[in-house]
Amino acid sequence: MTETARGTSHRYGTRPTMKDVAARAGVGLKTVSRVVNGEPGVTPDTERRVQEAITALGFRRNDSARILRKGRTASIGLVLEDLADPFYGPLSRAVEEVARSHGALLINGSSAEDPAREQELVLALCARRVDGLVVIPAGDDHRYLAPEIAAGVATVFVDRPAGRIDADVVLSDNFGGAQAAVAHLIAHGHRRIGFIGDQPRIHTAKERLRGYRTAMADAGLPVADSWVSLGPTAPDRVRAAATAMLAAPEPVTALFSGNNRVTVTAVRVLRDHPRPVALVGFDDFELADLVHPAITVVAQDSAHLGRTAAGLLFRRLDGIDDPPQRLELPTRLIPRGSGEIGPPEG
Amino acid sequence: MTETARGTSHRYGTRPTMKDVAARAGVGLKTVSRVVNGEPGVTPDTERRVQEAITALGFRRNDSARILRKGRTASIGLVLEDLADPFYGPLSRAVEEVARSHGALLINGSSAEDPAREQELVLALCARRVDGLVVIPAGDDHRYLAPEIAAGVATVFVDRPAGRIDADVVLSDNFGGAQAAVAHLIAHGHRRIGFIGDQPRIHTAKERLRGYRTAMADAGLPVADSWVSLGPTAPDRVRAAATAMLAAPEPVTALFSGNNRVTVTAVRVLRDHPRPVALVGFDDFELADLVHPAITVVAQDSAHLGRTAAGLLFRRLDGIDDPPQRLELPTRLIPRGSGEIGPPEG
DNA sequence: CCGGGATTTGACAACGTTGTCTAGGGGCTA
DNA sequence: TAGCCCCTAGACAACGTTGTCAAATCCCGG
Repeated sequence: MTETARGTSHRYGTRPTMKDVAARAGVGLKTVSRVVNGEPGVTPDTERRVQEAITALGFRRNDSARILRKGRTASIGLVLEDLADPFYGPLSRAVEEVARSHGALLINGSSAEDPAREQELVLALCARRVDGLVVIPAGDDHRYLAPEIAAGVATVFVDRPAGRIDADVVLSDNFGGAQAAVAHLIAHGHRRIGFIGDQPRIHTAKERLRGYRTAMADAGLPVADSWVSLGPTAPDRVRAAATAMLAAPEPVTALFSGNNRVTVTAVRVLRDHPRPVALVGFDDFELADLVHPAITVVAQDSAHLGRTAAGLLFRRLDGIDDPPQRLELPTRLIPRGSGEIGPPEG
Repeated sequence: MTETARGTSHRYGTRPTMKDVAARAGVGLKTVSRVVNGEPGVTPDTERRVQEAITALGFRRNDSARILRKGRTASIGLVLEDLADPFYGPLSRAVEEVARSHGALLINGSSAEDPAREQELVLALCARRVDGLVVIPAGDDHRYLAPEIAAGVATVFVDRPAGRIDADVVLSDNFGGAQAAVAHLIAHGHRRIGFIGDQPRIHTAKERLRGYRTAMADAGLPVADSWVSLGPTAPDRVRAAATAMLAAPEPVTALFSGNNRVTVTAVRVLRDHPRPVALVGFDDFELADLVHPAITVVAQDSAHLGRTAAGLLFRRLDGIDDPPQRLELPTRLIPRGSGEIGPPEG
């Protein structure tokens, strides 16, 4: 470490503390603290001297120490699958806005859909003593969180419920949305409808599958095994699944895609397909109205999910202590054309 | 605070400390510290006793205290415009991945393009003593950061340069990309080309405008005042600007849109326009290949920007101390059709 | 000019951890 | 068996802040 001054009279890499400010202003440590925090009981003159010392030294309060002393970090953690996913961006932003309005910062982590990584992140955040957690779970066993919750870390799960633990959760109506989507296709005359969804261990995928099956059953329609394909949302897998369904001897005449990533790939496959095939996708996405045909979707408002979850979290932090809640937000079917295509032979 | 035990033998909201663990295990405080941190010099037998006490009490190290003691927070801050913007999601994720590979967490904040809010966020992060900062500046004066940088907060600016301060910066080749985009339109026969961009105080908007003007000048083409419109990217504003350019007595026959938000609105306007109008957009976006016509874009790799910036940041944190760098990443023109439309009369 | 209450100020401990330093015990060598 | 060294273990201070409390100072009316 060099002794060279750099802008201030302090060693590079060493920040002045309240003690330094106090010495320079010729006052006590606590007085500096009072000035910094705008506490009452300081003469205008003293305050001015302290302020001068603060600017002269470039002092900035060390919040690490403050946090240690006060026991509150004024920060919350958000663990989600992938910040780069257009579904989670708005959710994340919404959580951030709520946090901001409560004076808290947001620490963010992507689990990459890996339960081990989720746990690692969550526990790292707990070690930082975040005041609360918003978690989009990747795993399905959250018992590891029980001691943390018991110790006072408010936790709200979003988009998918917690596993093997009783906690607040905010969900979309995945079942109802899927059911509506498939009913919509059935109403337009389809009888052979394929479903391409996410990995079956993911709650939303299961619920949407259930909605699909229920809608089919309600209409008295059978579901062939080959019409359902669950797995990773990687384009290759989805493309293969869609192609297979379309090439079968009794091909599906409509597709229900289980999330935005699947939908995008499905649109690409259908564009290159000779026959028109109807499509309804779960999740809205930008430009869904501009592709041809415009894509009919079941929209869920991810920002709303985030806002609701964060709101619930801060209610908890304010000490509201009712039993864990389960909130379910409605979805909305937005007909745009791709779902209104009838089956080939009428 | 209730005295009721909840899962452990501790008061709700009070976490056990190393002292508690030490007492329970019948060892000294420092021994617990050693076990927790995997330091050598502990008998297997002692270690086992400590581990037992840790599990029994549900102890988790308090990183706030650790941070205070060690002086490093193992976290970096990222301040950007809007986490919900599809351009920043991947950037953010890339920064996070690099941080993760260095064992650091990411604290995230959206400035909403408001300089005051940017400063507020940045200084809050400095108060938390983040080890480093990645900033997508909203303002154009960052002298307020000088004391922080001098005090050792590594800082890298991304997407736009810092104002009135000498610091590392990672940019896209906005000028070159814009120039290529407009040259592409000119090569397809256009002479009256409109430019709709972001607010002129934003660096990228200025650079793209400069690229536009240069390309026009290089081709010996005049630029009418009414062909250039800079301002907020709100759909209404963009729609009005585009409509005006298309309705003028000598209407533009092609549009160059200054970023992805502008492009999306432009596509909507052009879809409803009677004559075909060419379009090239700055920034690639999902489904750009699926709308009709497919949108020709100048792509910049936002994840690459993020990765590069974070990489540079951690080089700084590792003590590399060369003078501030300015890195410029190339952009790529992706012709897809919308830019290849010729002007109406040949 | 003095008593008394209000106001300003500072000394000190505490938050929970880690770095330093020293004590004690065990094993090895001469 | 004495002497040495190494290894384990713990006492203690320190990180920079805030809460508590007591001391010092001020202002006012009598």
